[in-house]
Amino acid sequence: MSMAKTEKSAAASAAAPGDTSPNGSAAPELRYNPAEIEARWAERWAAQPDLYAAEPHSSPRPKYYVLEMLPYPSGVLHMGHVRNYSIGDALARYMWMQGYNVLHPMGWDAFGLPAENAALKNNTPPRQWTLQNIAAMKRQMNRVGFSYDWQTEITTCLPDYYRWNQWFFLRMFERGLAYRKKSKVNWCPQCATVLANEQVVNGCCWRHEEQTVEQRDLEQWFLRITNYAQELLDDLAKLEGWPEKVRTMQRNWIGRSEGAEVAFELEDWSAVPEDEEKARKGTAILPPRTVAKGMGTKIAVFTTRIDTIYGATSLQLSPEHPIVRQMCAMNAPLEEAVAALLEQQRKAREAGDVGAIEKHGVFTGHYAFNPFSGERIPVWVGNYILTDYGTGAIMSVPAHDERDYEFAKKYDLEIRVVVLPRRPGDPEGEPMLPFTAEDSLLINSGDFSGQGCQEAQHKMAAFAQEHGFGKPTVTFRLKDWGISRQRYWGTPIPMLYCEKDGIVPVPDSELPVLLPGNIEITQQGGSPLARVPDFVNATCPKCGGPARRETDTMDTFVDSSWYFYRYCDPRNDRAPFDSEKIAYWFPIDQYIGGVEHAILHLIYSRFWTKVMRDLGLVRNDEPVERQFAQGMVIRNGAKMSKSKGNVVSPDEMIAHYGADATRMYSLFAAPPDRDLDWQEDGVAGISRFLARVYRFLMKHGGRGSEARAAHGSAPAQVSAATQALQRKLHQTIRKITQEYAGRWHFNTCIAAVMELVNTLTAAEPQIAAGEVPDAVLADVLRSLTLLLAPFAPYLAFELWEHLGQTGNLLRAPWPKFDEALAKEDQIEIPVQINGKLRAVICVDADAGEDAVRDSALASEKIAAALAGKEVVRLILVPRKLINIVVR
RNA sequence: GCCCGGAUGGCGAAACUGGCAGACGCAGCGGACUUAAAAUCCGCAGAUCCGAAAGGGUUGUGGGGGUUCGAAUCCCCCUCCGGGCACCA
Repeated sequence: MSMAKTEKSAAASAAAPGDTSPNGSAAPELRYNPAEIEARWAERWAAQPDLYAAEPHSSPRPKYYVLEMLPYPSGVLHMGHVRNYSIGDALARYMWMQGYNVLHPMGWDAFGLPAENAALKNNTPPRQWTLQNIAAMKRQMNRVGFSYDWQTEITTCLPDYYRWNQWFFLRMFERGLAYRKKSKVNWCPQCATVLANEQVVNGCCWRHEEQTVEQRDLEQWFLRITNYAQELLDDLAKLEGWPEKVRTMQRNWIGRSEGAEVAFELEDWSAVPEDEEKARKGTAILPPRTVAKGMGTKIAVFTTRIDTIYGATSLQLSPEHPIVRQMCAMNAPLEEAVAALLEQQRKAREAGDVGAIEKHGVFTGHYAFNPFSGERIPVWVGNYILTDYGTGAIMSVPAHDERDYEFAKKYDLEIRVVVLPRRPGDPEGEPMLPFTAEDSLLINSGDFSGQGCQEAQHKMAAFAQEHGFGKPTVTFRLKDWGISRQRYWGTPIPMLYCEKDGIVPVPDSELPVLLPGNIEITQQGGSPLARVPDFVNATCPKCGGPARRETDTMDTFVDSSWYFYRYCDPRNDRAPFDSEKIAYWFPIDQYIGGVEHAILHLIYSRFWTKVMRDLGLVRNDEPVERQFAQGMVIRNGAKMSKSKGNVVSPDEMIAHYGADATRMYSLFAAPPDRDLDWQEDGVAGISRFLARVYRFLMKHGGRGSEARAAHGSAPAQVSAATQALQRKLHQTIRKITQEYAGRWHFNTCIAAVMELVNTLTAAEPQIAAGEVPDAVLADVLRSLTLLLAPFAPYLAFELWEHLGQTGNLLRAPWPKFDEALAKEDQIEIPVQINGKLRAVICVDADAGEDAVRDSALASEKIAAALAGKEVVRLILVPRKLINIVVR
């Protein structure tokens, strides 16, 4: 039989993947047909529900919990999902092969607004719409071949999940961690609901980028995340396996500021305001401690620069400060002016640039006393003073704060320097105001003059505390988490309102509070549940009288704050989970998702874990050991979106090139933490590569498998081709194994596999000539299949079987590399003269320095280049290079 | 304004600790096979200059300076792009 001829005709007839043109002369065994292979394996995998199941927590294997962020079931898988899950899947498969007991679950973040919008649009009930989408996306995920254990699947919109949201809420309520208060809330008219601070982006709704968020006063439920602000901040230091970027973002979000609170006493209410012009300048120093003139009303300010308090020349209050309200009540012109300031604030917020608001203010006509100096200073209202940070009031120190300086210039307020406007050692000169640096000395500051700023900060705060008008304090930017949503498709908040007993929690025995099924979704504002009498009308568990149910539902971020615990015990109907199972699986070893969740989801999750720990449910302080933020998938330089028309559908890619090529390209095109520019030609390239591998194994795999029995009895004398092949194999295994342990640069792993295949195909003549022992060939092909398995599982399973392997590929041990076999025996050493490459010499890998030097100097090119030059110095870096410095 | 990233051929990228810049792939060019095309296989390939060629020179990692025998990599300054925060007192 003419082997060459067979090969030729087969190669000639190999069709492109997706090429549907009939080709009668095809040799089917040599043609890579991903559609056929993948369909066959998908069917086989589907028939094995335990294929990806984790072993119980009694397993002797070390555990590994790898998790990808659960998706919202929009109905279509997009490329970002494919990339995210391909990373997790490669890792899960690798860890299985490394012998770990792997938990690799998937679920659905299934509550949320789109279901209600879809209901309005298509007249489909949210539940039905959501469950249909889940089915569709699950089908797509299985088509890609992700290794999820569907037996642990969770769906947050089903009562067996959300009842535990309610249960947790009740536990928090019992501990005062859930409370109700009236507050100004962010309201999105399009969503017709409240948004958390975290969901407001540039003053607009996170879902409706064009929609300005309004402010409304509503009674809302809050979770006291601020109780954990300090711990959330402190524990960031422990999260060494998290991207620095994510930790920084959280640190900024928590926004801890150390400073002091100081109370300024208001001058007697009844004092007649002087005329405004005079008032502005009214900073005449009164005798110290003229508190007799005070009236007992105090205005607390928060400052990080108490050391500059002798330079305070006015107080600035937020337009919404309670005292301002009182002042306005007896002063109509002031009320009008304050209303104007409020309006400016509102407009700025709606324009999304609170930071750029033009500063305006108004003098209230009142004065307050500086508790340190006793000085009488005017009280103003400023539109740049935030209501909900600190105390909503500040002391204005124009000389040492940029904002205060700007304001004082505009309104001609006194600017008094109390910090030497230069550092020790700086040349004297005109002060550059405002001077905000803290590494200087106080002046004009009573007994504190001459002290360093930072020293004075501590001493002055302590002084204030001793004398009862202040104290050191810490302020956080983080605010409590408002979770009430005036929506239907969410977890009902398990609370009742009884006329007699007030706010009453639903007893545990009555959980879950079920979301009613038949409800008409309309565009009216307010909670849809309020329009369902059967839902609203309830009985008070305390008095048995009539009660009204809470009709708001929970923010969906509640659902995703603890879902990963439920995967460990998904069907438990007595508790959210068995704590022993959690103790085994937690913390999550590796969490993978988009950086867009760096703040919201990841901070809520950390908070929830700490609450659960304090409830005695879990022992871990943090949910996630290592976090990975993958880059976005973009195309033509922009994020994929319908409006830009640059969306690539995974379905189309898979139909054309196969799932293996699609997911492998998503790992090859860029390192996983960087943005990935999708180029379809690249997918075609991967597909070609897989076809090469397939063809090679179809041709030579059989021979290798027959020789398995002879494995280990390789001849003592190996050919150069054999040695080169083995060397490349072991270098590749080493490289890839190191990447998994380190940076996860799967792009270079795949490149390494390509190089291995290039080496293999280059050696094809020698292999065909029998110069490579079958045992070696079998080892190479077997290892190649294993290396490929995490990236292209369908093809790997197919090849595994073709190689005659009978064990489960998923649990086949990851190949081990042998340093001795990976070692090069000859290495190339670049030789530079004055840092410029002049020659490359080839030496024995273990040649001594003298031998290498001699060899370099003996090189013709080097000898020629050195002629007539004086060698000043010779640098030899073993195994790296030689640099000869000449004159 | 502040805090993170990033910038390397025509393109995606590689070079992990300062040591041959451009691995691997895409697109391209040349060749083999073919009646032809596709597919496949082999080869070339940063730019520029000299040379018929073999080969060689110069230059080159956003820009400018510096440290070093040697810099994509370290230091200083600047530009541009992406992201986060933003009157947080």
